[in-house]
Amino acid sequence: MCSSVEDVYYSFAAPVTDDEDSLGSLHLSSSPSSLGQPSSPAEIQDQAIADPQEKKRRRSRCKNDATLQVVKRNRRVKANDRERNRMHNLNDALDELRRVLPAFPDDTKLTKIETLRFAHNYIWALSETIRLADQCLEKQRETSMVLSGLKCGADIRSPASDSCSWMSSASSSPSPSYCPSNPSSPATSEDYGFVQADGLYNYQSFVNSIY
DNA sequence: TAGGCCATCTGGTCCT
DNA sequence: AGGACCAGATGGCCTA
Repeated sequence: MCSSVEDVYYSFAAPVTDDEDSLGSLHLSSSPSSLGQPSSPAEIQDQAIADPQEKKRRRSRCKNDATLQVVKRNRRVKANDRERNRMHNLNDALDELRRVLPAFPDDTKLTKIETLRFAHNYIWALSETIRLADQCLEKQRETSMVLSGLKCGADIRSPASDSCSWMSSASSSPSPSYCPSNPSSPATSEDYGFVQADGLYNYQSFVNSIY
């Protein structure tokens, strides 16, 4: 057990990787003397103490510090691994999102921020399309009622309108913080400048293809 | 070569 | 205590 601790300590003390190097500098910055590690010639000389008990105490303290650092290092490595996986999952989700979005003609891969902005605008465009379709249906119904001589058209709600009312309300303000004033644009700030034009173009061509 | 994008590491904070 | 999440730092790669 003691030998394994020593092995770990020596392997840790040896300059191996950038990570361990940075960790070493990190620990140096956190007052190594307070950790009991000999960092100065005076402290190293302190180790040449005649008292065997004191010698023993110091040695075990060093081992404890070494194991502590190894434990910290292992925790860091595990945390790095988790963080890497987390970012990979995030990137996978972004790829999924890219796949369901309309592709650009030049087939260039959208960056992360472009993907998110375009998705936002695309959802808005689809919602707007549904809203316009609802309006169109409503008008057709009213027209047919007028033509047939009925007068209760105003009281009749279309099932489609009801079933999609959340969409209509959502589309009239799909994201209040983004689209408070201008219904022709899902975004108000220059944050959405890039996709705004493209989103609008896609929306209009989309609507044109329907009507 | 500057600037943009990205991956990774890292320490801090919050939550379970 | 350990994991998730976050933001800052850093370095590599690519493009105009």
